[in-house]
Amino acid sequence: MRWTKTFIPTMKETPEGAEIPSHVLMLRAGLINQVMAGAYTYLPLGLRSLRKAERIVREEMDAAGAIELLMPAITPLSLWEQTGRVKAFGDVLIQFTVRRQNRKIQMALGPTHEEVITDLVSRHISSYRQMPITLYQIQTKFRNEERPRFGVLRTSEFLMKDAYSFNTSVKSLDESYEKMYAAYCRIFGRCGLEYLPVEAESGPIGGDASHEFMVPAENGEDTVAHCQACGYAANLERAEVGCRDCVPPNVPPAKLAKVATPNAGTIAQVCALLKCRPEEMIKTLIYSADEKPIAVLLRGDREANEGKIRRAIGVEKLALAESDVIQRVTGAPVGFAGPVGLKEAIPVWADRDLLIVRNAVTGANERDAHLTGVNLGRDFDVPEDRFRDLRNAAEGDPCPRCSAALSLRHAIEAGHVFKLGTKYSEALAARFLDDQEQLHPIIMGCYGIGINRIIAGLIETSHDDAGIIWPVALAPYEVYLAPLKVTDEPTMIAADRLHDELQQAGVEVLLDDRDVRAGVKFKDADLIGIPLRIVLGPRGLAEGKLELKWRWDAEPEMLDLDVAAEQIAEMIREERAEATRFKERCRD
RNA sequence: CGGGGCGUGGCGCAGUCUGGCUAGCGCGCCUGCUUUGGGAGCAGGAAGUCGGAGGUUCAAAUCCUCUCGCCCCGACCA
Repeated sequence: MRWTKTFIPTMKETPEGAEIPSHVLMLRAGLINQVMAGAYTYLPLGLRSLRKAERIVREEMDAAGAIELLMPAITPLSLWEQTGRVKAFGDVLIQFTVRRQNRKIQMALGPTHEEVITDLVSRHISSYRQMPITLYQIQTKFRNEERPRFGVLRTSEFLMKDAYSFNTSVKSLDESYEKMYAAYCRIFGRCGLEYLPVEAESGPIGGDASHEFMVPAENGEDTVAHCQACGYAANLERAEVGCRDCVPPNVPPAKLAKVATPNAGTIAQVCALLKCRPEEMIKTLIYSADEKPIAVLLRGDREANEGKIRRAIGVEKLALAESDVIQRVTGAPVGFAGPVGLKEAIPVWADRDLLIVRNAVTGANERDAHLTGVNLGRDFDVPEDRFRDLRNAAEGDPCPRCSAALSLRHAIEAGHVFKLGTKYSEALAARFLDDQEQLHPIIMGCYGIGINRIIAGLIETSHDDAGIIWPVALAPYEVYLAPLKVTDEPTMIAADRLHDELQQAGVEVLLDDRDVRAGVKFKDADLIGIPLRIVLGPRGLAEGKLELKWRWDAEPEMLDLDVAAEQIAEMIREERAEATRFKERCRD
């Protein structure tokens, strides 16, 4: 391809509003153009990379035995009503009504396709002999995100590979899941991404029923806890906190006292007023658990983990209580709750950390007052079986597997594998007959990859000040070929010939035939980040040589022009297969 | 949904507080000449409903009201 024949609008300056590297570079390199918040046009260069990621995903899905199909993006709303997900998705589900003759038809744009595919399977699969089977598609999904952001990382419309497995037993589901898990490792590996499979919020099957594939990146929206020592990795939503010594500190108990804390309703305000530290406080959260109030005690510097609380007490719905409930339960406005002297006898749960807090500061269940010198066992009590791990893991917490220190890092969720169980098959009557003529709901798994996030994740983790650094596998073109003087006939003859030879050898080459100064070409080449740069300039041409430089190398090497096409093609083939040079780039 | 920031030729910005002549600057674009290995120089040129509506005023990019769009932070952590 010739630069002047395609459409690559690069930009020297960063458009206002773009902040994170992937967004800035995708805009500047002419990969995307914003149409509105959360919706982008993929320009020719961006589309080529997107298609490459898509192709890798498709190849690995096919290799894993998954079968491709394509479902519609528009779906009947009734399907979502049957599974209760109209309510579950809320405003995220894009719904609309269209008029057809004199009927009104309610539709929704698919944010994911469990309903559509389960409905399909319920009509055509009815015997154990037809399973296991994994079906997938690569298709645009629509989600009306509360807040689209970070360029292409969170958008209202995105390209997703979604696969669904249908199995007759949990054991068979496990096998399908393992195949997808392994395929995901190959996909992210081939894309040159550093990735981390982490345990995620699990579904109804429990155990290790869900993994997210995370790309560690500063600007990721998720946080993962990772143990370098044993490899344990989990989403913060899920990460367990290992047990540490629960030996209370050997300090004499202080006298219980009430102190005035006017208008100090937050941990920070109380600490400032009483000159204490957050870890000396006990935070008392009043939750509404399936409509009944409960109290949850945490050390002042800890964050509650609602998933853990929900599981510990075994409820479906959990939300912080409304202020009138708090007023009733504690007898005080929000901000002054404490475990001592609650007005109603409600269940009290506590994070394990509470066992080592002595002489704590807590709310007094009274407006503008706190208690000091509060001690477990003397001033309040929590039944032993209500001490649980109820908080988010923090940097340095013990690993639940090996007790080494956990580290926390941000990451981009690029893929998710999930054991669904029978939620959708039961709701949509997708049943099969086993060899004993017994009817069972089909056991399902689902497996998603955000294709756009592969691209954004790669750029987020592979760029420098000058621009993107693509691996060959995802690069819009594999070779960038720059004749420095396009008005010089011998130069252009050589450039055209090399271009044609490379193309014939199956190499994707971009010939920069613009009549611009060398500096402009070099800057743009670095910006769009094509892995291999070939320069045909007066320096080398006189000696029958050209210049070759990998995007991540500092210095070029010279190559004989007459054997160049063959050697370049060979290098590109090596990089496609192993990405060895790309993966070693970090050593520099 | 709460908070903050920003809307001025294609892109990046100044001008707004303190109203005043024909709305400027850099990049890009077009023409010509020179130049030619890391975003060239000179000369000439095209291109702007100052996000939109209403209002105040002799006079509005600038002041007031409403509204739309974009970006960032937070979303009940007592």
